Formats: sequence, C-alpha cells, structure tokens
Amino acid sequence: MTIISAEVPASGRARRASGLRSEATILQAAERVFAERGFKGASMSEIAAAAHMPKPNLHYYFGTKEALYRAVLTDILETWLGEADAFVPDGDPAQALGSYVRAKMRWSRERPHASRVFANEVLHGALFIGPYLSDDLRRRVEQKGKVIEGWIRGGRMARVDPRALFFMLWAMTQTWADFAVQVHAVLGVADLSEAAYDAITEEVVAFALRGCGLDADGRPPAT
Amino acid sequence: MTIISAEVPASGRARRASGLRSEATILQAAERVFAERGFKGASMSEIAAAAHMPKPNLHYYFGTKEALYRAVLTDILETWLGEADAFVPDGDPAQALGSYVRAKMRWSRERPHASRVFANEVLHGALFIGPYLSDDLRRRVEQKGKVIEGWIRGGRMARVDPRALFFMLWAMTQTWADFAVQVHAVLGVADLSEAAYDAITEEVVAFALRGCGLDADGRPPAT
DNA sequence: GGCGTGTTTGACCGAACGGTCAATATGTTC
DNA sequence: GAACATATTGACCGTTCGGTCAAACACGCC
Repeated sequence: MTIISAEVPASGRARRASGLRSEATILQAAERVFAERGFKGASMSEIAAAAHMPKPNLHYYFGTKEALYRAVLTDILETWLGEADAFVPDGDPAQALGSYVRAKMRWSRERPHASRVFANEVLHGALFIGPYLSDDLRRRVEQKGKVIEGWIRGGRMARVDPRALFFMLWAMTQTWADFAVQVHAVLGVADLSEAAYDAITEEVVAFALRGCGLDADGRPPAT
Repeated sequence: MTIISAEVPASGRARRASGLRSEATILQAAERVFAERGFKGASMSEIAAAAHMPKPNLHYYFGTKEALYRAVLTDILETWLGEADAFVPDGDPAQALGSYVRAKMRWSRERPHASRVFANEVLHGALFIGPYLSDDLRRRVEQKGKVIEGWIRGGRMARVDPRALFFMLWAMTQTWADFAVQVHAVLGVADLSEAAYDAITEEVVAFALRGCGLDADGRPPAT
C-alpha cells in the first residue's frame, strides 16, 4: 500500500493515548460521513460533529480534508485486500470461489461504509486510488487469474474469462452494501436481518458457483 | 414517473426552437458533470461551461441546481425503465434472461454517464428517487419475479430468489459503466473497443444463464 | 418597422466551506 | 513542580458556490 502516500502526522512524535484515540474516532466518523455524502459533499464540520470534537482537531491530526480522505481510503484498501486473500488456490475451485464470495459478502455486511467510500471513489474516476488499481490490484488479479485459467484447462470449471469473473464477483457482492437503499426499497424492508443476509449470501454463492459451472458440492462441469 | 415532480419551466409558455435546444444541451452537459463529480461536487459553473453558455441560463431553464438534477434523474429513469422492459415473459427463460442482460449491457455501454448518476444517487441514499424505488421499481420487480417463480416451479430453471437475481443482474451489468475506471486499470487499457465489450457481454450472458441453471441454448437444469 | 415575449448575458450578493491562528489545557519527564 | 511537547478549542479569514437582478438581445406577429 505504499502507493497511497499520505500518513498520519509526523511519525517521530511522542503520541499520547488520547491522541491515538482521537485519531481513530476521526477516521471512523470520516468513513461514515464520506460514505454518506461523498468527498465533496462531506464537510469537515460534519465529520467533526460526528466525531464529537471541534473542527481544528481534524486538521491537527490530518492536515487537510484530502489527507483525511486518503487516510480513510488507505484504511479501507488494507481490509479490502485482506478479504481478497480469502481466495486460496489450493483445494477445489468450488471451495476457493465459495469462501472468496462469502468473505466479500461478509465485508459488505460488516463494513458497508467502507464499501461505499470505495465505490464512490472509483465511480468518480479513482483520482486518489488510481495508481493502486493499475499496479497492486492489477497484479493480484493477474495472479489469481492464472489459477483460474489452470482450473479451466484442467476441465475443473466452465470457461470464464478470469478478469470478467472478478469484476462480476465484486459487483455481485458489493452491490448489497453500495446499493443497500435500493435493496431495502425493493424488498420493502428497513433493514436486513442477519438471517436474511445469510440467506442472500448463500443465494449469491450458489449463483456464482453455477455461473462457473460448478454445483455447490463442487462437482466439475459436464462441458 | 410522476413521483419525480420537477419539470421544465412554465409549461404554458410559447417555447422557441433555440430554447428547446439549449435545454437539451444543458441536460446533456449536466448528466456528464453530475456523473463525473456527483451532485455536490458538480458546480453550476462547470455545467454551464460544459454546455457552452453562461450560468444564469441554467437557472432560467431549470430554476435551481436541485431541479436540474431532478430533471436529469427523470430523464435517466425513463430510459432505464425502457431497457427494463426488455424482459419479456414469453419464450423460454434463457431467451428472456439473455436479452434482458444484453439490453442492460447495451445501456451501460451507451449511457455510462446516466448509469453513474443513477449509481451515485442510490449510493448516497437515494434522497431524490427513493419514492420511485419503493413504488414503481418495487412493483415491477415483484411482477417479473412472479414470472421467474413460475419458471422455477415448472422446473425450467434453477431455484434462485427472483429479487436477489435482479440485484445481481443489475450489479453485473452496471459495473462495466460505474466502475469503468477500475476495469480499465485492471485490464491495463485506456478504453474497451466495441469488440471487447461485445465479448464481455457474452461472458456476462453465459455466466448469468449458467447461474440460473441454463445453458446458452436454454436447456433446462438437471436439478 | 415597431412591439411583446422568450432568451442571453455580466455583475453582484450572502452563505457555507476549508483552513489558520493564537490561546489554553493536559500529560510526561526530570 | 517546573519545563516542555502534545492536545484541544473558539474566533477568524479568503474563496467558492448557488442564486439573483437588471439590462440587453433576438425572434415572431401585426
């Protein structure tokens, strides 16, 4: 994650416990507000209010609004990659793809704000994380894509373009966080219970596995 | 679409040709700028510049920024619904789902700005189109969902929750417009050629059909 | 060719926002 | 407990932005 430069203030400073706590509080509040309003739509005052502290504190810890936004993005990308590594090449395809999809679904459930900030950033041109996308993420996709191509050559799953597959999996899993409002509106509910979300997760897993030409039990395709 | 109230100026006015032209130009420019910057991020000055006219013109035709935004959304929703009706219940499931997915993919290709404005709106809480989502869209999904349930009961496709299916199909098709920057970055290209996009379209169609337990030729599932 | 309505334009206003500063409070270290 | 660095705060500043206004322009009809 070295691509995203911006970091917390001077690293060599003797931080105090309250300072670290304040910083974490600000980051959390900022993630929520950026998710709800977008970068431009979010105001430093609103973030400050959400963090229960006066505005200059934010500038004290992060300097500028842009730096704060970068810090939020860095934080998000780190966990995003963590989940991304749920994709383990050993075992059969159904196993690997299934747990990958489940990990992504869990991430959408547990960090919906993070997902929305990320979506908003990409939607508006990825001005800040562009380099990361075309370097780090690209390498990872290429790498995992090779594994999938191996499975396809071995007749262990249907012929699917690996890159296209990843885009579809990301879309199918992140939509539950990013477009939650639409989901709730169409389903006519105010929120999704844990049980309902788990059921949806299994729907997505089953759909994705079938899409790859695999049953839930991981039987290879007829083709 | 009566839910979205805002409309062009006084209806009873004797419009002139140049006026209608200006209005259309503004709408088009606004769609692009709103897509790139979001609602808050877009400034009336930038839209005016994009439309090659001074700022007061926008207020003359649409009153406020919010009204202009509503007009853009209304325009988008109309075409979105048009494509949505590509889902025809006659014929076999593979035929219906296939052309639905193709229509959605075509929409993402031809009106990427519209897709992004829509995505941004939902992402940030659907403050303007919320009522539309829970009324009009909800009814449509329920309706088409019944058709799908019929197919499932008839053993003509795999058991998939119809609502979940629609969310996944929307996600899988709109991601190519909304996250185009990510797609380009990961693929390492500046743009997708028509041919490349057509190939992706077929990947998505095949994946979706298999996900529903259908081959490309529409053979019903073994289950 | 003049008159009225639709249209275009530059100059201007108040509010909101990002950011700064100087002053104060709080810990930590010796 | 004195001295110093960290942390917190209220008041303030310049800029940007949405919106307005009054004046000018252009088209169509008699």
